[in-house]
Amino acid sequence: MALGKDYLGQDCSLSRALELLGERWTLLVVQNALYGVRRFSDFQVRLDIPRAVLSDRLSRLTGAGVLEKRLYQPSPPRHEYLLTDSGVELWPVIFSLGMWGRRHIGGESARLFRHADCGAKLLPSTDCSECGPIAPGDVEMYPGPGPKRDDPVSRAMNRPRRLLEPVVPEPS
Amino acid sequence: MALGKDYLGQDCSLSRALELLGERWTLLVVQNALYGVRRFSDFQVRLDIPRAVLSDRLSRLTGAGVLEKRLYQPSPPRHEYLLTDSGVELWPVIFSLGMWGRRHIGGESARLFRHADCGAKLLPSTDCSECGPIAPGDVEMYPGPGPKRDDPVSRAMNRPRRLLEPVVPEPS
DNA sequence: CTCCTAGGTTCGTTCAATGAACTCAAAAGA
DNA sequence: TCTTTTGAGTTCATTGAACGAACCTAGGAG
Repeated sequence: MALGKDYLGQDCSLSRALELLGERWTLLVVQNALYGVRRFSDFQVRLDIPRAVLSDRLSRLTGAGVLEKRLYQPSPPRHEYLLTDSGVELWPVIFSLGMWGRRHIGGESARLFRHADCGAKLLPSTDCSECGPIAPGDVEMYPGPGPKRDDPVSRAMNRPRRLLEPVVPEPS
Repeated sequence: MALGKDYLGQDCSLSRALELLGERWTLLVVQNALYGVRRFSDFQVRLDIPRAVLSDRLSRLTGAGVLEKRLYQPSPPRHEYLLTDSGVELWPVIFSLGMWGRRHIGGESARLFRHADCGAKLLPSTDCSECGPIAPGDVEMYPGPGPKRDDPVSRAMNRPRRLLEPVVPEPS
């Protein structure tokens, strides 16, 4: 399948996540699920999405364990799609992308978010497990155990380095 | 443009962000830019992406102010693509999606991340500006000033409510 | 007996992704 | 001087996914 949804040859978990979530409509389906939408026809009404595409996305997400399809009424048989724990963990993705759109593309938001306990506003962030929130410039990348691409650019990237530090490939 | 990259009729900033970032390859281009890749041919080598698509993605990202195209050498004229501040702010998106892929899709990571100052590991999170990191279940959504869709499901969603709370549309 | 609803599937049309080939300008090599 | 290489693209025919309108099915409801 040369054309389409796979990113064969990519060596990062982002590309693997995008093979599932990077298709058109998929993240909006997950977003609506986080917002409480559960039924086929409710997704369809909210999203104005072709039924065939919605059907495909729901079954792919179900197959990947992001959603769970459950019978909520035996007769007539009716189903709902619930987020699994793995699906709920997509919240930081949905939230950070939405916040970025609000800050950098503009338009007014139809929905805002706050901490239910105290009412204060929310921010997407990357936290150090010891020090709390940190900036991208304080992130260091280093090689993990996984397979790596073997080209000059990737080799130059496989030394421990700060985020944003320019890659300087050695001429082969 | 009925087919393609627009999500016309969607009312959230996520859909606006996805019109730019949701196309195939776009987030992987941003990822590589965060990792330090700057030149057309270096992106091409890393990504195995058709040149025409890479050209399109780079100019769309440049047009949207995520990247900046800069001459770094006058003769022969050579350009590089640098992330703007707005582009750097996509780091939480890239990181949270990558972490999700690592946790839930699996495979070994080619690259890992740590806090440069202390070496501890990083976590994607949603922080309350007052209380620190919070769980999705503690997020409350409430209507903002932006335009809203007018269908039974969207109307039911426009009351203040917790994330994940089931939407129960009133029969029209 | 007919209509309606939830939850899909089928199918012809359209448009974006693909990859191979081509372009162009400057520099380096022979 | 002629040829090749390199960076950075553009052009073009092919393919497969998204679109949307129509169709299907099973179980109530009127």
